[in-house]
Amino acid sequence: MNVSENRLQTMLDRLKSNGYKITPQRMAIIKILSTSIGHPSVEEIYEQVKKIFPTISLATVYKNILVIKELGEVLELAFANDRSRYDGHYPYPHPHAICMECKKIVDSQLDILQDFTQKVREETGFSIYNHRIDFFGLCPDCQRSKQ
Amino acid sequence: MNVSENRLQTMLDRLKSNGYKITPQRMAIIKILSTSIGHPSVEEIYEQVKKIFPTISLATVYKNILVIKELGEVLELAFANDRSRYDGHYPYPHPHAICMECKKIVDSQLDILQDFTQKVREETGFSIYNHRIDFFGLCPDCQRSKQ
DNA sequence: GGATTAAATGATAATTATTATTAAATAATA
DNA sequence: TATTATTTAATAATAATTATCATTTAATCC
Repeated sequence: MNVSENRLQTMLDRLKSNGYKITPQRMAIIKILSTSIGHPSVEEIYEQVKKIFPTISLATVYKNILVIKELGEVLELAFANDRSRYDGHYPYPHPHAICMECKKIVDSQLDILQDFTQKVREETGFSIYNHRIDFFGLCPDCQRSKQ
Repeated sequence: MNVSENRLQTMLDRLKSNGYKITPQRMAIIKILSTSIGHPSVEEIYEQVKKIFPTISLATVYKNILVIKELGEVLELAFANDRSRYDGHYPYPHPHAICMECKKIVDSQLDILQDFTQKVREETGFSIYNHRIDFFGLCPDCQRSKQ
């Protein structure tokens, strides 16, 4: 079982054990969430599911993602002037590189956060439960096309 | 001249040299922005300015903040389910500690970002121009009141 | 100081992403 | 297979922000 299949199974288990029904629409949505590494938006997920269920409603996609988010199985990345993007492949806080041109979002594997979090704790007196680290710039493709 | 006065003067200069007029409403808004360390929202700034100019419109506050943001003199912190908050006191990217309970936002002075940014550059191939680092948790006050 | 003019204000309409509502359909269970 | 609570689809509502536009005003020039 590869990583995505594992994620799908985890989502399924989590939904079932919390009393949620597995509808075909819901199944299609979590399949997309578990396999996508591109951080799709609700709209993009909606367009994909529509290929299989042409009558699906956008609200259905929104509600499913809300449920899955509440179960902690998808990470939401919200933005000022853009729609939210979702990571169901690795739904735990981690740094992202975000292209200001094409809106591509790429994961970073860097982890110097333990130290950093501890320092913020000491500096501010906050207890820290979560974080969000984004780097904004131009992806390699958009750097090239700007030359 | 203290830090806030300095910030006010910088904002004024920047506005004038870009051909913007200094209206009393605009002056009141940049005074608030330059002195606030609490990261006020548009609504909060609007309420404050209304004490001096009772007929000011919310749209005027929005438009002024947009102008000042475009000049790089205020930092916008946008959120998923909350209104944006603004930092005109130190409008350059820096880490924040954000209380999930009372929405207080506290600056962090930590700077291990040079290293980190360089590593993200190498890892992703992105050119990085900007970043956003938020830590979410409970401030000391809200920790106490939860006991 | 007063006339000129481009920009700003205030009031309100429009927009956009997201959430709420509700009647009809359906997955899970007995 | 019948029952029932959940889900779906369609659409209305919401909330933050932006756009529009007639009126007012700050800055500039004489």
